[in-house]
Amino acid sequence: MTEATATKASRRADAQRNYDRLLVVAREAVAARGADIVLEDIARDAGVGIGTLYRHFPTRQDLLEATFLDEAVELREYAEKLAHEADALGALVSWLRQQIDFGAHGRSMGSAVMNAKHTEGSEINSACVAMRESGDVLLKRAQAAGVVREEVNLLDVLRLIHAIVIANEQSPDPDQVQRMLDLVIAGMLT
Amino acid sequence: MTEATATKASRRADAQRNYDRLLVVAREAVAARGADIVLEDIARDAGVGIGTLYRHFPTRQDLLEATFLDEAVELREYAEKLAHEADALGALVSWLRQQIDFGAHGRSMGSAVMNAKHTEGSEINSACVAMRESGDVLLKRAQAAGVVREEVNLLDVLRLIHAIVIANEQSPDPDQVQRMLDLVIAGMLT
DNA sequence: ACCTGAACACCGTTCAAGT
DNA sequence: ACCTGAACACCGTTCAAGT
Repeated sequence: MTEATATKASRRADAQRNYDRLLVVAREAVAARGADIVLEDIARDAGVGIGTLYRHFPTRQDLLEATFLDEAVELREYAEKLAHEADALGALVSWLRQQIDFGAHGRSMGSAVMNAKHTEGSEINSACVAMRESGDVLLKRAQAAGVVREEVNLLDVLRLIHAIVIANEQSPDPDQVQRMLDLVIAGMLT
Repeated sequence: MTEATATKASRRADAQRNYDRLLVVAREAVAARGADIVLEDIARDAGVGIGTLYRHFPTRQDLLEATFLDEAVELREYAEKLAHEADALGALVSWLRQQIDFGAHGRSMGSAVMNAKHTEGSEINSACVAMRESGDVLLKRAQAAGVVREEVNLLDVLRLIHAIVIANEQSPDPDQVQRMLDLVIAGMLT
């Protein structure tokens, strides 16, 4: 799988290398210990000064969003693959399940994504929009098949899914997470 | 309404007064600005040293849980009142709605309660257990009336409700919150 | 038994100086 | 144009001294 990293033609080569290093380190840190990463540690492990981190990611949110970029891309690809499955409801459920698994793995990604004030036109913003669009296809198919209620809205469902992720960050009980997901899915059905 | 404050016969009068003051200030602060309260500010506004705050509330979590005590008591009373209503489902829905309203008002109370490792026998623990018990009556009634599925579990529902609260702390959109709640309720129905 | 607040530690953020 | 890291600020937490 190719890593999705922001690339600007205008960026100097060393700047791009620092950007990439920061992102790699941040991804590992977030996956291991959650969103409460220590920015100084990230900079040190990436071999750059703390000021460089701030130059590339002015806010913690910016760094977290960038960290999520890969997963947003994967989730879009996954949705596109699922769109060809015969079982429309099963496809939608699998996709939502994957959202939770990514969230659980990447810890506070749910929060990062949910609170994202994605800058218009930014790469992370495009990736999220694309992810939602392909997810919406899955929802629409399930609705067309008559198994999901027409009023159900993708943004509401995703937010609920991410809420589950956030709520289960501290002491995750996989069985309870599954039951909570089942409740939400049951709520979508006709 | 009488304020529910932890009271120990063994506690010295001045200690009790400090405890109460800290709680009053903390409640105001949490209601106004959320769970990210600055402990030193709480202590200063309560007119006590920071060490006194730590003596009474060894962890931030302890303080937040104590802050929620009043609401837990109210939620139990409300559930008991609702238990006499004819409309079993309506009663349950009203109670869940109140959980969200309290959470939205008190901000991160959802998180505080959800992650509570309530010490066995503590006042806040008893209050939460009592709240859940009277809430469970509402759920059981709705199930007995045949409108809510038998497999639905109160703890799962409450956790989902609190997840909604947490997820909507930053930029609450009342309409979306309502739709998310509606989804969960729809998921409970037979 | 309880309170105080100085002291320490940790971490986020800025910015002047350097390449 | 970008990087560095010292410097500052803020806040959490402890603990010796006091009542």
